[in-house]
This record gives sequence, structure tokens and C-alpha cells, in this order.
Amino acid sequence: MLSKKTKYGLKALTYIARSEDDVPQQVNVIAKSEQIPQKFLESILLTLRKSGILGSKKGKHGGYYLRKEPSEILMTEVMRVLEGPIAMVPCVSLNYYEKCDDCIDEATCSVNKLMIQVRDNTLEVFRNTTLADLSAV
Amino acid sequence: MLSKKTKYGLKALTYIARSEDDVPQQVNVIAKSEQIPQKFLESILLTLRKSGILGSKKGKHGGYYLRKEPSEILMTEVMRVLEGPIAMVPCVSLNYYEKCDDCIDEATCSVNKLMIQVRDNTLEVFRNTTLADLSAV
DNA sequence: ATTAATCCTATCGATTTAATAGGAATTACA
DNA sequence: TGTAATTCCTATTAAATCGATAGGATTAAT
Repeated sequence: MLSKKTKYGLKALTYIARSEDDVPQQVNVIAKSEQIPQKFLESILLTLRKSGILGSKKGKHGGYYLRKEPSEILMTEVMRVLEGPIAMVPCVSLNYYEKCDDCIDEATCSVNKLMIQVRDNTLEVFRNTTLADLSAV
Repeated sequence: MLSKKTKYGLKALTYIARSEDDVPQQVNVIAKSEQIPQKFLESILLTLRKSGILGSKKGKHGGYYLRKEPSEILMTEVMRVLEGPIAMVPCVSLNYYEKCDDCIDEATCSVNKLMIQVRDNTLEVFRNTTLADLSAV
């Protein structure tokens, strides 16, 4: 299942992408529009800012804005920040590889084999989708 | 993340598929071979039996066996039984569709749009993979 | 009978997730 | 210079899920 964090994060990014460029968008406005608990959204946008996808401006008339063009923000990046590794098992993760405790031989492991295929197909989608695609109406 | 339940289930199915036909395979043997907690595996195999993928024989010399040829056991079926819906959000699930509470319009929902693509790509893998593929060495 | 296996239900502990709380720091602007 | 509006940060909590275990009932072979 997709976590609410990711779901909310994607919706918020889409909201920002659809709004006027270079005008910081405020958490409470996004939260109301997208029906997201405000405090929860705060922490999510903070994560996105720390990862470099969003920029922020503090104080009155502050808010969040995109650091790049929507067409340059790949889903691989967004999903990794929000949801974590794309692979469903660490032993097929490109960025966070880890050997399974229980697995004796990856070469003959059926789970490994199947999950590599799932990973590749999912990656294909995320590599070919940008925030611009999501925010297109 | 893939649950341990699914991981263990796939390994057990592979074990059974690789072993001699029509000879029931015992939980404790599979558990030892695949390094799975026995009691946990018991409950998993029970689920697979109730779903019709496995058959069982009770008592001495009992165990579990496949109800169909490995080449006829699709991953769509196995994954749905073990892991649940393939879709990452209920609003794009083919078999368990549910509208999101918060979503005002699915047609313009960016999460919906993205997750449909992920679902289709994952389904593609699962529809084209059978237990025979997993158990091939 | 005895032994060996599945079957069933219940429960427990740990982890993760979703959300909340409270206030510090910063900025605009009157 | 003061006040309101906003992000920033840390901690906490409540609920859900996951992984595993416990204990025995049932069934079948010998």
C-alpha cells in the first residue's frame, strides 16, 4: 500500500506545480484544498524541502515552491524521498542493496527473480513520469 | 515492502514446485530448508490451501501439494492471496475498488493517474509469470 | 494405541504509521 | 518597533499492522 505520507506529498506537489510559478504556496491553503491534516502536511513538505525538491520562504507571505521545473522532477526522486526504496525487497534494491538474512543463494531465489522484474517495470514508469505529467489536467 | 508472509509463501511454493509431484511436502521440512519459522509457515500454507492453490493431506505422511501444474499458477493469483490487492491505492484496484475519502475528482487526481500506470506494469509482470518460471533453476 | 502430521484460534510484542502538540525562529508590514 | 503570519523543529501519542508464538483439536498411517 501507498502510505498516506506519499499520497499527500504527491497531491501537494501537484498543487504547487499547478499554481503560479515563484509564488510560495502556504501549507494551510494546500491542506485545506487537498483535505490533508495541516500538521502532517507540514512535516511532509519539510521532508521534501530537505531533499531539495522544494524550496521555502519563512514568515508572512512565506510558503513552498518548486526548485526545478515540473518537467524536470522525476517520480523516481519523489518516490524515493517519500516512500523509500522502490524495490520491494532490499536484495533487489539498486540504491539500498542488502543481502537477505535467510537467503542462501540469490541466483536461485525465486523471490529475488520475481522482484527484479517488478522493480524494473516500476522504475520504467517512474523514470518516464515527471511532476509535469502528474499536474497536467 | 514485501511482507515476510508473501516472501515465505513464495519460497514455500517454489520449494513444493521443485519437489516430486504428488508427494505431500511437510511444513517442518520446508521450514527448515527455507529458514522460515515453522508456526508462521503453517499459517501461510493454510491460507494458500484455503485459497485453492495448495491441497493438503492430514496425519502421518501428510503435507502440502500443488492443485495445479506450476505453469498454470499465475503470480496474479498468488500475490493477491498472500499480499492482497496489487494496486497501491484502492481507487485503482480492479478487484477491490474503493473511492478515496479525500479525493474530490479521480479524473484530475495525480495520485490516481500515476498509480494506474504502476498497477498496469506490475500486473503485466504477474500475468506473465507462473510458478514454473519461479521454480526454474 | 501411538505417532505424526495438519488445522484452528487466540494472543503477544515490536514496529510502523498517522496524526497531534507546543513552541522557536523568521519575515512582512503597519 | 510591534504584531501577525508563517515555516521550522522536536517530542509524543494513538492506532494499526506485522511477525511470531502458544496450545491444543483433529485426522490419518502403521
